[in-house]
Formats: sequence, C-alpha cells, structure tokens
Amino acid sequence: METKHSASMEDYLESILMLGKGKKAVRVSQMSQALGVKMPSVTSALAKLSQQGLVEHERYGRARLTPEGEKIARDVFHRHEALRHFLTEILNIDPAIAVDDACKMEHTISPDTQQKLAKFVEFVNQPPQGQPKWLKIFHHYLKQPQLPQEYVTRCLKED
Amino acid sequence: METKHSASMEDYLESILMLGKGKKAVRVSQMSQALGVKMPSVTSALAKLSQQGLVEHERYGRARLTPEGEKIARDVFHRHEALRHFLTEILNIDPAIAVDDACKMEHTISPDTQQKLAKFVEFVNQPPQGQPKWLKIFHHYLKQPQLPQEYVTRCLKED
DNA sequence: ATTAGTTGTTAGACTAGACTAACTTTATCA
DNA sequence: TGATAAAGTTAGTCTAGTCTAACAACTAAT
Repeated sequence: METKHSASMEDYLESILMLGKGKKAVRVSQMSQALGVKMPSVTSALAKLSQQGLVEHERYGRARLTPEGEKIARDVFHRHEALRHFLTEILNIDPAIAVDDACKMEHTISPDTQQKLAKFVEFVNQPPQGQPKWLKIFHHYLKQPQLPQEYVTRCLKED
Repeated sequence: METKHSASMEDYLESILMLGKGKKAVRVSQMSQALGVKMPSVTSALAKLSQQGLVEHERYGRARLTPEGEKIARDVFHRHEALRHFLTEILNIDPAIAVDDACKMEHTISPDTQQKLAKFVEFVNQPPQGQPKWLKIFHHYLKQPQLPQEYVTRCLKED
C-alpha cells in the first residue's frame, strides 16, 4: 500500500505533523497559514487525504494524522532533515536558504539518496573530534578557492 | 527578464539541448521519446516556449533553441550535472539512479546550493592524488557502518 | 441568549500539463 | 508519381491543485 503521493499532499501531511508536534490535532487555519495557501485548499486537501485514510478530519473540526498518515509525514520530514543537515553542515549554506531548499527537494529525493546523504552527515560528524579538518578547509575554500599549502602536502603524503 | 519556468518547461528546453548536442535542431518525435510524453504535449510546449522567445519552431519543422533558451537550458543542465556528480562521486550512488534523481532535483535546487555542491565535488577531486582517503573510508562505511581503527586514531591526532 | 467576528466549507472558475482521437503534412519507395 | 507510412498538429477531455465569493457554523462578549 505504498502509494505515491504528490509533493503538495506530502506538504499537507508534513504540516500536520509539524504543527501538532506529532501529537496534537491542528486547525485548518494553522495549516493554511503555514503552507501559504488559502483555507479552501486545505479543506479540499484534507478531504482527499481523509479519503485515503491518512488523516482524520470532521467538519469544522481539527485534523490529525492516522498512523499511516503519520508514517508518511515522518518519512517526508526525515528527507527534509537529511537535506537540511547536509546543506547547512556540509555545504555551509545559510540556514534560512537551506530550509527553503530542503522543502522543495524533500519531495523528489529517492530513498537511497536520502539514506546515503544522512549517512554522509553522520559520518562527517562522527569522528571523535567533531567535524574533520578537511571540512573546515572546504568551508574556507568556498569563500576563496585556494587550498592551504599544508593541506596539499599532507594529501600528497597520505595516499 | 529572468522569468521563472516550470519544471516541465525546463525539461523541454534541456531535452532540445541534449538531443541536438547544443547545435542541431531536433524533431518533435525525438523529444517525445526522450521525455516520455506524447507528441501533442511536445507540440503545445513548443508553442508556449516559442511564444516566450525561447525556441524557434515552425509547423512540421524542427525545434531549436534561441540564445536565451539555450542559456536557460544550459543552466538546467549545469544543475543536473552538479547533482549527478555529487550523487555518483561522493555518495557513491548507482549512476542510473543518480541520473534519475538529478533529473528530478535539478528543478528545485537553488543557485547557491548548486554552486556550492559543484565546488564541493571540485574540492574533493582536486587534491593531487585524486579522491581523498576519507572518501574511500566513507564508501566503505556506507556498506558497513564501522570505522577502521586507523581512521579514528588518525582523526584524534589531527585536530 | 444574541450577535459580531472568526473559522471553515461549498460551489464554481481557472491554469498547467498531460492525454486520445481525428486530421494534415511530409517522406518513402515501388 | 501516387499510395502508404510516419511525423506532426488540432481539438477537445481530464486531473490536480489552486483561487474567490458566498454561505454556514462555531466562539465569545455583552
């Protein structure tokens, strides 16, 4: 039953998770505001998602995720976070831009890529000393594409 | 005049660049085949792009990019390539999957991210000895999340 | 308890982008 | 050169997702 959902429907699900912090039911107006769409759009999205058994929503009431809906929402969120971490921690991108980019890319990244991306960030942050030296050198390189001589010579020795 | 174009329109432009190798004009049937859409979809896309001055296309003839269209197509292509290189060379993702992912993500990545991604790949490939040791270790780690002891101790010394 | 304001829904219009079916033009080749 | 196949277009349909305008239901304050 692993149906494919549109970017838009994924956003609605994710927003319920976020706004309700995984627990509370949320209002249409909150979602409308958070997603930057008008309320009727939310209403009709909820109808569709309800239909598919991904949310519970009764007229004039709050919306909450069903277990299956929550599973999907969490999945989207994980893709989002994998991307965001990578963008900020590795590529050193401004957090605000990173969130934005992550929001858009989260819908198209494949499971394999998402997983490897997360592993990459994990790998980079894993060494006991925190971020490795090469990463700091890279961040310097981003601003001024020139490698410190020390780095070049060490690389030559290493391998 | 930097208008925003839809993912779909970007795909049409990019396919003309690819199929024509930046030189030749291409047939509707080629594009249809390459993009996996029917010919009428291509015809109507070309009409729209023509309208916007991005392609030249006359009834029953071939399509070619205008200079402005080519600029956009090349831009899309660069985003595509930045992503593809990153996915294959850093994340070690299967080339076929990487192309697929790149095709989808190329439309949502921001200019800043694209540029930094490219720089990252460049940085990684730049050291005289080719790919650095840590990357090989990461690729090993992908398969079996365990760090070689040698790596850990070296990291501890380094910083 | 009424009523004003907020929140939510319904109905209906619009857009982008795809499709099918039917028609037209161009190309091929006997 | 004329029949047929291939390529392209047109017209019209469909779907997803948005919007606005008008209506309905809740909520709170007097």
